[in-house]
Amino acid sequence: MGRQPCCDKVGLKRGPWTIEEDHKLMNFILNNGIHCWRMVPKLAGLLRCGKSCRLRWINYLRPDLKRGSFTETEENQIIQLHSCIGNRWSKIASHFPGRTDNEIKNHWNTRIKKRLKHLGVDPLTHKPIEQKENIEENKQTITREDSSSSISQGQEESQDSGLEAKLQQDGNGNRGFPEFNDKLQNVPELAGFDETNDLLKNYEMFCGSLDLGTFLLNQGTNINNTSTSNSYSTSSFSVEESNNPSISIGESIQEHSLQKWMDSVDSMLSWDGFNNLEQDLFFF
DNA sequence: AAGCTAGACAACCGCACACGG
DNA sequence: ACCGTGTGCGGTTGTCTAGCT
Repeated sequence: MGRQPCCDKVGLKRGPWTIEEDHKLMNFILNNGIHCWRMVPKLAGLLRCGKSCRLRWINYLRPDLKRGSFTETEENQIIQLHSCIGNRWSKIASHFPGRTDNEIKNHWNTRIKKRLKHLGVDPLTHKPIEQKENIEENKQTITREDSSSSISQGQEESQDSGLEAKLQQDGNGNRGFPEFNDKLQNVPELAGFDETNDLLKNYEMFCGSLDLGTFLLNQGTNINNTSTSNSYSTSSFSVEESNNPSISIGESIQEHSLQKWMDSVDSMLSWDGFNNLEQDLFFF
């Protein structure tokens, strides 16, 4: 006997959201907050399942979303984090306020993967692709190293300590990924390829030299400003909080911004308009 | 102009986890 | 401890669009 479906899918709409549906969902959430996603579509008058509403809100309608393409710095940070914690997109996204896990995942799959492959780096292991072949020859090495790059749920703590280990200084006092450093110097075809070499060095700098602790510390300001958990679920934007009379910080600004945002709802289909709003919105 | 293709991104699906009863 | 429910997450699929032929 399988698990009950999250909703009765009969009669429910699927596929792309219409403007009208977006309006309904936004209006409902802004007026009522989020208590139970399953009830949201019913109460908001939407023929969608709760899950779909949640996803739409999180990935598209949230007012604190940062739209637009990723900067090179962001890309590098994603690469760095991915090399440390793998495909845990929500964790990675938590370091980028305003970005969603879906957005980062898509960007990784469509852009960054290619960029790394082009640079001769295996996006899975973050090692030079040649090294993969060496790994094939050394099964024991694989087992050890793959366990640090392929991450399953529930292994977070051990992975994080693995990350720490990776970031520990090696015997020569160099921080980072010694295997990567060695490989970088020993790839003859890269020697005469300055551009790629430079890019690889930049990558190595990120993967090898960056102190993640410092990095995270630098991110701390943003992290602390968004929410304690830095989760985007309902904490990074809580209507309940914004409606709470006890909250005074920036309240009028929030009110003003909310109204402004609602007024601009039509222009939101063009997300450029939304980007302009982000300057004014929700510095929780 | 029409058809095709690849890339980008939105949305869905199923599983796992958290939590309350 | 067990069960049911709600939610979060990651992988996958679907859809749209720009560029090319």
